[in-house]
Amino acid sequence: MKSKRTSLADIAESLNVSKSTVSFVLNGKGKQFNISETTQKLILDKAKELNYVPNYFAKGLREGKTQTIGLVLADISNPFYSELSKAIQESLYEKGYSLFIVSTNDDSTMELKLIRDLILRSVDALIIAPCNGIPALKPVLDETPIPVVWVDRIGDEFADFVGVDNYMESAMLVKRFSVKPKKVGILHPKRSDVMTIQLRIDGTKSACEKQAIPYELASLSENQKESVDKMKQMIDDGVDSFVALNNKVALHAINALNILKVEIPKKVRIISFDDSEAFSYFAPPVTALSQPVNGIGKETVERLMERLKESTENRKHLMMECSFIERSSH
Amino acid sequence: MKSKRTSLADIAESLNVSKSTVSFVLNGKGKQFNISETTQKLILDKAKELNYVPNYFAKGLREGKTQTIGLVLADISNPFYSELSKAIQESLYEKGYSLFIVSTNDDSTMELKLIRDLILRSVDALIIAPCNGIPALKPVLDETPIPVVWVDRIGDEFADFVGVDNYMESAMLVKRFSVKPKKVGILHPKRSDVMTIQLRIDGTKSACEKQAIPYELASLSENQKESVDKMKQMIDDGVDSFVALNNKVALHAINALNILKVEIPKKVRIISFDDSEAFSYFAPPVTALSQPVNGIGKETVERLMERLKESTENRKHLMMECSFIERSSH
DNA sequence: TTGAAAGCGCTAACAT
DNA sequence: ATGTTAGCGCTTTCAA
Repeated sequence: MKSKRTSLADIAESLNVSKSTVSFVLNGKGKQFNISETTQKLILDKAKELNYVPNYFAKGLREGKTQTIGLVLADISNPFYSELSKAIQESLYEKGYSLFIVSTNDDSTMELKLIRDLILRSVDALIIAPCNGIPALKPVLDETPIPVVWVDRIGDEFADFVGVDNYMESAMLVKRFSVKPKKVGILHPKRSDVMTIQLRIDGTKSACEKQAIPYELASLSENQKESVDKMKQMIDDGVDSFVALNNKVALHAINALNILKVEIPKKVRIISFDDSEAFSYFAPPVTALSQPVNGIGKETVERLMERLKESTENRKHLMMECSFIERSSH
Repeated sequence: MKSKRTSLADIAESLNVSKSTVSFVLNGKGKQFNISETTQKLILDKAKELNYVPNYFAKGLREGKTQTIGLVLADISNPFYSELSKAIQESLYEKGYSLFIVSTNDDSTMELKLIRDLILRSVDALIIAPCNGIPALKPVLDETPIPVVWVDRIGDEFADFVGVDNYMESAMLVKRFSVKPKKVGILHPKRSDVMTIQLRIDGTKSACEKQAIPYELASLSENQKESVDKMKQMIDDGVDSFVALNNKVALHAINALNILKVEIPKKVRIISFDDSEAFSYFAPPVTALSQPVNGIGKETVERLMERLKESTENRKHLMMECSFIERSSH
């Protein structure tokens, strides 16, 4: 751990040249400014010797750009989001950008705070997977020149979005069962006010209605006893096909089914919206709909680059296709 | 989206006061400098009206501090690390710091690059969960005035570290089985060169030796057929107690056990180092050793704050205790 | 009670 | 081929 940082001026001084000469050389513009090979080498060597690292703030202040993007997510410990941030970070890194990741815990107040903070830190752009209270974000976002791309959940009809068509994808699920459902059980998490979940509920419902299949809704949580009771009730009601609207809910459902000793897929079938690493290890392995996280990440970054170019290209809503992972539970 | 940012000067100009007056007021030093209530109110209102956000770079340039910390991890999509970053981010946020998270994919070259990049961005400090090639980091880290705290994996004997005693914790595992093992199967991931895994292997081995229990090692991977074969082999060899050295390996092992229709815990017992959300949903639920992620995160931040104070307090290696989650597989 | 001005480290237009 | 200098937006010392 060294005690002080070397500045451009230090190099200039120790070599008796001017700061600009040093700046030119260190920015690879030596040729362009016809700086002699000798001087260049001298400067480069000195810089290495003194372990010169440019001051990011001076540069930022001067250039007005930070090469930094802010990513606002509901929960970084959710595998979907952590995969997504990984994908985004990698794409961004290739383009020379760094990434601030912040986790809001699906709390709109926190979200607003964190977005303010990111703006304060002069990120060049924002990627947001919003909680529900989007209207609250509008005024803040409207007052900053920072472009925004929405991901996973649509925040603003008129801005770029990359994600999945939750409505349609869940509607399709109803047709995927190996046996035509007599009655569908729609399993959702406690917090069904999150936009994506709402869309999935609506999508599943409408598909059932279109196919004249009766359905029933239930919310499942960590409370095992409650989940078992609810599942039993539904099966008694004649439900033979379950659509779990996210992977956590699927986990709870399968656990309940195991406890109830209901055979899958013989007696009852289940499909999960969102895959999970563990699903292939279950007995039987769980069939799931998998979102193209990496694709979403890549496309998000593409959209962002477009905005950063201040291109006038129209904003787009990009709906990526999910893939159906056929295992044995459907 | 507004087109231009308001600066201090804009406010000063529109109010016909000087920049310093505005600066004083906006930094809450109005009283201290005896600025009249009227002027203060005028300035505050104008700032709000023009939606003033201070320029982070100018401030940083001036003050030399960024209030930003860099976190370097092997893999953000690994639940352990994503939980950890969440905990760290939260503690840090309370103290007014923001966090850059970067994922190295356990690749030392990438790691070095990303650390360089973080230094370039003038983070105030670094938190690193290093890959193995620590010697490579030394020179870079030695040449910067930025303090480092190591987390999860020890990078430097003489610097702060927060994590878990992998050696001792895995040694204890051997005594945890409900039946004294006749022979222990030590299950590790393909890449056993990662420091934590190596320590866990050594710890388990030594415990077996001390208790005069024979043991056998095997590496498990995604390759299901191979895993099944290896597990079968070990059971034929008399192994009745498995220690899985991380949660992925445990997943593979249990899958193999299911396929082999070996009853757990009747015929064979298994414990996983590292817990997983899914473990409680298995039949039977999987017993695991759980690392105190939140505690590790909090303590890491505490260490960091100490360093940032430039306190001369001695560097510490903080070993946090794991908790044994008794479910039914041991 | 307020204003002027220096200076943080860097870039680039302009001089020489 | 290289040096001088203004200015990015802010804080803070000193002067008025």
